Amino acid sequence: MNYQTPRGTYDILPEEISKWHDLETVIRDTASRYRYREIRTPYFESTSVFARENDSSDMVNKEMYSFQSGSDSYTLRPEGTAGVIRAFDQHKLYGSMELPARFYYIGPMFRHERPQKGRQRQFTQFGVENIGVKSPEIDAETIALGIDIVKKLGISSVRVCINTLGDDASRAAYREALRKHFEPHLDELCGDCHRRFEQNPLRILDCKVDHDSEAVKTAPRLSDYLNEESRQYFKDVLACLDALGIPYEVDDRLVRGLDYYTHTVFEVQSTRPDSGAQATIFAGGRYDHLVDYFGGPDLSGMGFAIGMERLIALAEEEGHVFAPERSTDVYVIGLGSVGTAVLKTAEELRHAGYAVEANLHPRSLKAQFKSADRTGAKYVVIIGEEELAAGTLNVKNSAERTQVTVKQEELLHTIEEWEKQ
RNA sequence: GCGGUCGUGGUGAAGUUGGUUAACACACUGGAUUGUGGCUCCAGCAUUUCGUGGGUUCGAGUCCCAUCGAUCGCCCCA
Repeated sequence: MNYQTPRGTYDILPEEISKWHDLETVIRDTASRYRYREIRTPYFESTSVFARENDSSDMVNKEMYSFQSGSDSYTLRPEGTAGVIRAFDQHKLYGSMELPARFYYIGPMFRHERPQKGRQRQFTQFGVENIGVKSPEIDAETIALGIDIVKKLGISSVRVCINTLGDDASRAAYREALRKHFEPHLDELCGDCHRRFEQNPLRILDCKVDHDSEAVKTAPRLSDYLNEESRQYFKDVLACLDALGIPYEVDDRLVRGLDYYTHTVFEVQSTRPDSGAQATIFAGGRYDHLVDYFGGPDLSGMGFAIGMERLIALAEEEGHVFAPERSTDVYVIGLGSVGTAVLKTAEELRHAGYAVEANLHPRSLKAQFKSADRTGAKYVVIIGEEELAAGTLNVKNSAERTQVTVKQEELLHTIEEWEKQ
């Protein structure tokens, strides 16, 4: 029997975990400076939390890990926003939190897709959601937060694509226009687009299969159906980005994968040629009706999600060096019959704050020193039978290769002195 | 979900038109050197074994089929 991780999943081994710790620190620090607070929601929810009516996205329609438990259907979360909004409403946080309520999350998401570089079935997202205030300034600030993190990781080859979907009235008018336009061309479109035609005709526009078809090319433009209010809102968002010095490209084909978006939508992509087919680093937008959908008041929200695996891969491709994990300060060696002296000495040093490894089984001196080498310990404490009897021990500075014999009670002091140099 | 490429020890890998003992290097373990490591030298280290399961053959790591996984492109998306 051959045991291995399921397709599209992977282990993060100790060798690589320091990257994740470092990245999480950068993320938490940045989120905190924007005054976002962490929220942790379950990894699975009732299927109905994700499978909302009229959602045409592949993610919801064919990529969810759902399972039955008794008569209930649950789904491993494919994205973070729905759970956050559900929690916001469930705990009536609109009554107790200052608005906009700002949340962030870090954790695994699950989608049943064909794995590829930058696309796995269990992957990690960092996301933010702010709820309760709708303004161009907030939209711009949200994008700025994501850009901040990307910049801190030394990722410079990025493109910000942005668009507006307008408000309900604009979208309703546009949707009608699209239906009218595509109806006579239905047989020219792909199967997915037939579903989109029913559920959300806007998504036909960014369909890759039908991208070059005449029907798509001649489709009416959303910008022609935006009412004055939506148009002005978008202009203001762009002005805010200009003020923050964030370059962007307006892409009126950008409609995003989830159907709950309204007004601002954006996508930040890597422009590196080696980033593969999965170039999107983070993406999100504004949603006017999600809070209300889950039973809360009529509040608008805005957020985005970053794919952390992609972030790490890109940072490394651009030469970013993540902070290494803590190394060993002291290695304790025992020679001959020294009883529990090694064990006890190591504990004392740890309680004093040092990272200590100790040789806890009998082996040759050479093997012990080799082991000490491999850990990269700055100091080696050698406890020998004779010294132990005399109440002393040896301390060696690995780099200097100098060794002194000190009284047991002076060990800490000696190492502290060396540390100061 | 569709198409292409790939899969040999702990690691990087060699392996000729199928032919007998699966190179080489690194790492690791032991010894030279049983109380002082990083250099050097010596030895060991895949053995019903070449992702897994079948098949062809006198003979398969090499050929065929299936399957699992990785990877690239499509689709989708973070």
